[in-house]
Amino acid sequence: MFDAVFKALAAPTRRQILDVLRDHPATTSDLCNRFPALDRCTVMQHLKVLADADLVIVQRKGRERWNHLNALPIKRIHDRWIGPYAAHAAEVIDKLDLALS
Amino acid sequence: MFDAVFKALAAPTRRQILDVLRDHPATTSDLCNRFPALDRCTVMQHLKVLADADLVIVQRKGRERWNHLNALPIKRIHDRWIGPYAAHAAEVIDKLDLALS
DNA sequence: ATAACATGTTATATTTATATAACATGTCAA
DNA sequence: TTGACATGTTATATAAATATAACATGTTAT
Repeated sequence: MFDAVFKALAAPTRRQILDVLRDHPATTSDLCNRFPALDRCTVMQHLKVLADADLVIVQRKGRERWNHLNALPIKRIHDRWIGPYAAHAAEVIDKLDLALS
Repeated sequence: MFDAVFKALAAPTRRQILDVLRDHPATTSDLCNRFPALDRCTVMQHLKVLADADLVIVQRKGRERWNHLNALPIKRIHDRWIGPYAAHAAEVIDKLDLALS
């Protein structure tokens, strides 16, 4: 269910792309300028992975392709997946506190 | 910084292992019984990735190896990484509400 | 002591992800 | 309309993740 999103977030380059898009949408060549170490094809492949995970929404405008961040899948993981783990961490810390007192 | 954790969470099998460990610690053979489709070596490799990301803490007891969940790295991602994205999602929704009213 | 058990180690096959190269299409602006 | 630009497509090389196999060590219970 969250698999595509987790996989998309696994690569540091893709998280960096999301960081850039959080500030404002960007065209693909904007992104290529931001990541001069990467080939344009590499950037596009990463964008495809992000778009497949619905983390990036693409809007074509003339000859430009505007890439927009969609943070909802991340919020969804936050709401439905992380909760129980955060609770587990809190529980362990509580037990530790209790043991120390 | 969070890279090892994100990478560790990327594989569905590893997330399933964490789900099991959230209920209670388990020995490696417990886990192998829970995942009969996987070879024991595969389970151990996944545990190594999880342990390297500090998501699993290993405690040796005699001939058994007890694997404990450590949810703190997940809580850390929650606290320091997800926040800005959740804010972005909320902001977009607010703008949408405003546009509709 | 010894057989069954639980785990550890090393090597390797298979699959998947990452990064480029080469070429193609569509768009804008002078 | 034509040259520069932005993007798309297909193929391929390289690196990394995933899954097993074969063998080894240490531990427990009888």
